[in-house]
Amino acid sequence: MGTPFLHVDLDAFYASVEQLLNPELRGKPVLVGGGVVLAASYEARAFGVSAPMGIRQALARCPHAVVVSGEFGRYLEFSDQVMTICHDMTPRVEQISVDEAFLDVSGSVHLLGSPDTIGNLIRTRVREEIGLPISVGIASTKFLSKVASGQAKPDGLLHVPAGHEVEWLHALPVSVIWGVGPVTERALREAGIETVGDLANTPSDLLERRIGPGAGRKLRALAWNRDPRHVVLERRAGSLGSQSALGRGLVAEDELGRVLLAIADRVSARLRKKGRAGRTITVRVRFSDMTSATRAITLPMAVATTAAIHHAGLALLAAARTDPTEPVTLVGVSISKLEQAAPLQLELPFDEGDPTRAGSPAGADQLRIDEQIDRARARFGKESVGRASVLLDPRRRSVPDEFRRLAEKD
DNA sequence: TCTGGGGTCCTAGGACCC
DNA sequence: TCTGGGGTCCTAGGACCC
Repeated sequence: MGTPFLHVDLDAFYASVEQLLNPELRGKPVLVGGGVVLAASYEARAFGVSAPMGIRQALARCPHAVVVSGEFGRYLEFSDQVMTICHDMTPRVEQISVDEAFLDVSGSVHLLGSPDTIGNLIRTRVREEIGLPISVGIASTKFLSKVASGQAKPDGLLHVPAGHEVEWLHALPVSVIWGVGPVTERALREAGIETVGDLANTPSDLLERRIGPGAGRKLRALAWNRDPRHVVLERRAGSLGSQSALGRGLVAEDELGRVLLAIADRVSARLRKKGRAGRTITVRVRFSDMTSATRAITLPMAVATTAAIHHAGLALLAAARTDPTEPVTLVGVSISKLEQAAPLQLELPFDEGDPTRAGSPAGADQLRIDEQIDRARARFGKESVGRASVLLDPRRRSVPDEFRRLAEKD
């Protein structure tokens, strides 16, 4: 097998952009975020700071860090510029977040040179034309290229030589594997499994007893570098949601209802913008002790209006709160089983009194109201039209709305 | 004054059908 | 009276990723 996969990953992306835009920040520990650290520069990481850490804890570890709230619109611009450079190398680019992408360069080597040449070209161009550090991993599978870019950081390139993949991988800790988080890592350590090599050589029955048959088989395959995945050029989102943290928490039903309405409004606007509608509505609530509960309902027909999502959400919210005196510290709404929304579909699923039930013309009215609001917001700005009761207290928002736009990016 | 906001995937049990 | 096996859909929870 050759080495067609590159994984490119911008280093400490938001913090690096801040240092690029503001030379005074270069060489200094920089934290981007508000209540929590969204990104920490490598100078800050040297003090044990990492995302997502509470900003107070981060400042306790690194008191001289500079905290900036972030210019999220700019991050998207830089991200697009980097992706444009990637597309100059091959059309086969799979962007997986604002700051990283997989490239399949198997069709480009005859034009541009070896994968190493292409990787170095990307690094040089991103450095010289944009001014940002980026790391590149090169390997025979997607999985391994991502591990390699992680090992190359910061600001490096690492090519895992063909034929030596397994040997190289087996020396690394299990935590490098995509899918091994804190819980799995602890479970593995308790079984004496610390390196990928340990994992690869653990009998499958023992492994599957520890972490379950599905995860066991998956990790075993990756530990032997068996990763069948290809670069996926376009993928459709399977769900779409929004959530809001509520500080120390809310108890009053009417206050929670207003928060829910604001979230339903945001979700439905994004759905309509994408021309999609969904059948399953899920509400998640989190309590002060960080436990959470979810309740879901699947409707007979896809919906996309604020009223429908809000209506179903209220019932789900009530069902999720088994103890109504327990403060709710987060409310989230997600919609899944998404379908392409023919205009007619959006209008059908409503019923007077119950906008989630199929039937009557009330839904068409709701849709027209939503679309007028969409148009007014497009023309006069997001804050121009609110449902008066829904606006969240800005003091309670721990992350700027701009960050939502960044996270929403497809 | 602990812990954001956007997602994906997996598991497990129950309902229901053939 | 007791009772199969496979498939699909739904719900709830949880781990994980950026």
